[in-house]
Amino acid sequence: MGRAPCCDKANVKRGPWSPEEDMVLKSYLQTHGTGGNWIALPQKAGLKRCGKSCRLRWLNYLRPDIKHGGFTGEEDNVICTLYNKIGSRWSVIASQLPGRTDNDVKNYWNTKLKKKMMAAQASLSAAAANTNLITHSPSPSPPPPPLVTPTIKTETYTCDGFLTPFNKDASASAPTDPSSMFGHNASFPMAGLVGPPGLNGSVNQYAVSPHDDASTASSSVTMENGSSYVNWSANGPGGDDAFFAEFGFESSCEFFDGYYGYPDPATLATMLVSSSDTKPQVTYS
DNA sequence: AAGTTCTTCAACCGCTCCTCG
DNA sequence: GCGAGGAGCGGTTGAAGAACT
Repeated sequence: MGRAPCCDKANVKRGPWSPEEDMVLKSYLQTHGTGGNWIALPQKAGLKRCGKSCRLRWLNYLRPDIKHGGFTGEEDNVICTLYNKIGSRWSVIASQLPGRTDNDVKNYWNTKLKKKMMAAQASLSAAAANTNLITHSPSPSPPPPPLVTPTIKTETYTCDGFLTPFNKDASASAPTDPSSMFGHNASFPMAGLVGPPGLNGSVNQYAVSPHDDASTASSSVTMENGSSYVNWSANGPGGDDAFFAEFGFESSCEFFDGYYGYPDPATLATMLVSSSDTKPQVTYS
């Protein structure tokens, strides 16, 4: 014997909600609240709907604080980071994104972000086969032509927003706000990233826009060995994922997922280099 | 212009979790 | 401690519109 259905399916309306139904539900909830019982709500409100359907409609669409429209790059990062950490616990992920629902996040992941990550994974496989400087995993197939051509240049730049190498503090707690990873960095040696022997390095990701929009973020990986100093960087939309893919990560999210142990911003601030410096830099042309 | 395929996302389904008697 | 029932969650579906041929 199966479980009793939550409502009489023969006498409830299904499918898309009409504007009139929306108005009735919204008006009822704003006046009376849920009363702690969604199952009984539709009857009280005069709706021929299942209580679960009413709940879903309210939570996913009618709630006043719902944010409709495209996801920002920063939200992408939060979703990727948390997905890598906890998997498809959409309600938990959505709770970190004000105004977003679990359904929204789930749909967005399934239709867009998942593909984006798969594309990044594909590109990393190709890229990993083509770099003899840094490799993540050996490729069984012959290396295809390089996707990017590194050129070495010497450039003077200030260290404003650029962090010096430091040692990861494994005892530090994870930031409560995942978006706060912007402006932070982490250092080698790091799991999953195999660098040239004898090199120490740092990784830095920061947003250049006033709104920490990851779509316009810059990322860089810096390695140094005495006087030798090499820097990889990526800028602009899509730059981050392709950039981290070069190092064997599916995305910047995957990278930072493993580095929630880095120090708090105040500690990082003390590590900022205040003076300008001149160092050889590798960029992608 | 018409037909087909792809993409998006609201909504449903069925399960587990939680609370209460 | 147990069972019933509601709440909440994640997977899946399908309609509608967009993009492509």
